[in-house]
Amino acid sequence: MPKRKAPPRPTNAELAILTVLWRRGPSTVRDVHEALRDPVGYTTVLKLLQIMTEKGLVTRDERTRTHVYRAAVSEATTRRHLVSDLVERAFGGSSVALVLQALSNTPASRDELEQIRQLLDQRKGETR
Amino acid sequence: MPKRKAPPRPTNAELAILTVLWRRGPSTVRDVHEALRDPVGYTTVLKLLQIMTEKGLVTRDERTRTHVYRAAVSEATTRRHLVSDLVERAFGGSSVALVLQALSNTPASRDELEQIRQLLDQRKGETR
DNA sequence: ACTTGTTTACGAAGGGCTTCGTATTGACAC
DNA sequence: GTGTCAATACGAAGCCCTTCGTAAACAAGT
Repeated sequence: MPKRKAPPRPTNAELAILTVLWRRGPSTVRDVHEALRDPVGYTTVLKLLQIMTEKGLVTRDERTRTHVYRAAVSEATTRRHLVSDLVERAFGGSSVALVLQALSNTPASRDELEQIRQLLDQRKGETR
Repeated sequence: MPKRKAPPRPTNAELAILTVLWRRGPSTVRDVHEALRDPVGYTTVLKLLQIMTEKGLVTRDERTRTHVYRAAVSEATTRRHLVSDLVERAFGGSSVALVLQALSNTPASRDELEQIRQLLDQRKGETR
């Protein structure tokens, strides 16, 4: 049984496409093309989806003439990987350093702050 | 008076070099070359530093025969930009979403959690 | 069968990043 | 000056990402 290797991190353009697939669900090239924020040629989207299929980032249903693409990686795990990478590359491996940075960056609403606080409470007991 | 454009985001290899400069302070090519974690050719480091000089990421003191390089961008602002970019690309612009992701990812020590809590308290009053 | 419009397939260009080999320059000792 | 050693400068290769043009395949009508 062939064990598949984990798909690589999506590049920028690929991430934009994945985002569309995560929002819309299974989509055709045309769907994706029209949903993309910054306009790009139709065949560009097609090419990217072909490459992403090879990479294992999406799967393709070829039963119909017009192929239908699905995201093969979840938004959550992708985000997790991207965060991990950034933490490694720029924050010396410290997630907390990144958290502090992100919190300093941005205004947050009261609700959001409360959301974070809850997560914090939830992890209160952990030691390391 | 010529107004300089903001230097671009450092690439991966550039970030590794900047990290060395941030840790060591002003350094020669040789210094950087020896301090780098994953080994890479001497001239590779030299070339990168030359490019980074053009980009405005570092400055170069040529008064001595052996040039001395200094980081021209701070670690803090670089981190800020990198976080902003990731937030835009992968978190729909929501820093808080990234914070939650990062917190879920990683085990954090009690001290660290406390650190975050303090920052949270500090921003308690803010509305948006 | 032919035409028209849509879709996929393919190839290639352009640009950026990373790498390094080779050439040049400079300093210092002999 | 000549030789030697270390440093810088230059150029180019290899790879990946992004983009798109063009060709080929297909479907549906006329």
